[in-house]
Amino acid sequence: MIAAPDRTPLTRDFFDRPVLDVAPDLLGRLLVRTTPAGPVELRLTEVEAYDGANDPGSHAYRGRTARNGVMFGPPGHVYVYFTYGMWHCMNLVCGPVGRAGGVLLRAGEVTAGADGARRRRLSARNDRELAKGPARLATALDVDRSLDGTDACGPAGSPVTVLSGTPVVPDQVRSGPRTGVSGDGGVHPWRFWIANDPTVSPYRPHAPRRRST
DNA sequence: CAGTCGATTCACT
DNA sequence: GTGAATCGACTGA
Repeated sequence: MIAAPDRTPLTRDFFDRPVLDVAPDLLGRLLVRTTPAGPVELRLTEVEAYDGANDPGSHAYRGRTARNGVMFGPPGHVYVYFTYGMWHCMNLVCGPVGRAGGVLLRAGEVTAGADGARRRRLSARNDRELAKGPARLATALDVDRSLDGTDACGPAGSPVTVLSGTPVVPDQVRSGPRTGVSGDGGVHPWRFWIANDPTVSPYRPHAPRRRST
């Protein structure tokens, strides 16, 4: 007999902590994305921490810009960025105003609303691939820049909410270098995932783009 | 204002 | 394993 996951929303206080504390604590939590077409629910299995101005790997490293402004705001909000000309990635803002911490949501297991996710993720060969990777996760959840700045601590039925779920015991948390992060930002073991979970994305070191001409 | 490249994914070989 | 796709943000002149 397995206890049902706790569906209590996480409070803003949960996110108002150092990002390195919040990130592993998000594993096993439930992300609920309510789209116009209906809700999709995900159990978070892989995340990465980005620690604002201290962190060369973070978008906030060189200060506040139009793109990353939300990360400098209050915790518990959604930061969405657009990259490689075609993908979106989703973060949850952590730490106090001005600290610019963020947790990149890298992978999860779709636990409800899989039909909608499958429609948006036609290249997925099975359900484990629906949200295996940050841009895949955002696609499965129908997340784009229009959600940037959304409060994830709002009432049920809000565009994005995070529920308590079933936190992972420390025993089952693994950590390692962040995926695809260039330069000095790649040295920190700030990627966290659930041991042996089949929805976790493969590790890939940063690969500089080859020169065209 | 032009050049560079990205917290990636997909199709192919 | 390799290369293409695709565009906006950021950089430095």
